[in-house]
Amino acid sequence: MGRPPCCDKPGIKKGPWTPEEDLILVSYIQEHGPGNWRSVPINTGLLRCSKSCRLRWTNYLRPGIKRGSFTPHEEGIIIHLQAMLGNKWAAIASYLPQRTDNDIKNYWNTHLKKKLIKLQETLGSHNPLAIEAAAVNTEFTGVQLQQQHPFSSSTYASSTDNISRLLEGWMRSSEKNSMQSSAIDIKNSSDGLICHEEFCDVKFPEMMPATAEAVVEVEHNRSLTFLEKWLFDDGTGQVDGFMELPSDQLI
DNA sequence: AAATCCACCAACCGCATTCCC
DNA sequence: TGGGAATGCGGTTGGTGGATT
Repeated sequence: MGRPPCCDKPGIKKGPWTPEEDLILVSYIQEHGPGNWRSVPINTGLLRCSKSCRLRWTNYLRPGIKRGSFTPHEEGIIIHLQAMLGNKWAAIASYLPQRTDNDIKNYWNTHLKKKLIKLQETLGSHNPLAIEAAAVNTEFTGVQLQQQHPFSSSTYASSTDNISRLLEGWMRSSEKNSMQSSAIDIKNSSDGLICHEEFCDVKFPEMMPATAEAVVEVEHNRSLTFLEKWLFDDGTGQVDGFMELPSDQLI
């Protein structure tokens, strides 16, 4: 507090990253691994503050990041988790490993929030659970449609994506280690689905109620694993991101 | 064809928390 | 143990490109 922000130092560059800068950053991280961000601009000569380097890495250059439009299933996950957790984007992002918190936040602000508001107006309900339930049901319809007419998933659009791909092989090997440590926060449920520790005390309605009355009705009939079942077992049997991880990495 | 509007998203800002000396 | 520095996170802004007039 009271000190000048690190990015305000003279000579620190701002604005969009160039492919050259990306390459420098990626090369450095490939060699030293992510972390110790303060040393990154020092050792690479990048005219960026450590914060900016970290952000660039976590949001764009990190391998495994999925770009492009969100699937209806992803939307459903976000809507549900947002209703539960609020604007805890980092927490929500932890359930969608291929998406960054920034991505999710942007998508929420530009798409989902408006969608829910519209839905709220349509339904005339002020019960957030009921709204969410209706939204989720809409997403389910979307999922079902997608199953019939699957559209191709997002395409890599920028040069940074190509750079990120350079690292994918490297990440796969290093992921094993990080996955082991992060496993502390993740619990494997009996049916093989991933369940975050913090949700183990959280209970959810057995069914998503579409009306306020229904919300009250199911209030007494909540199930611990509903979220996981709904999120991960919706017929596709797939969860974006999780399912692409080798099984030996899922604890 | 030009001007304006609008949606999207990359990046920045500031506060909170964690780390380290 | 306290204080400064580093890191993490959420809110916000501004540039850009496509759509509309």
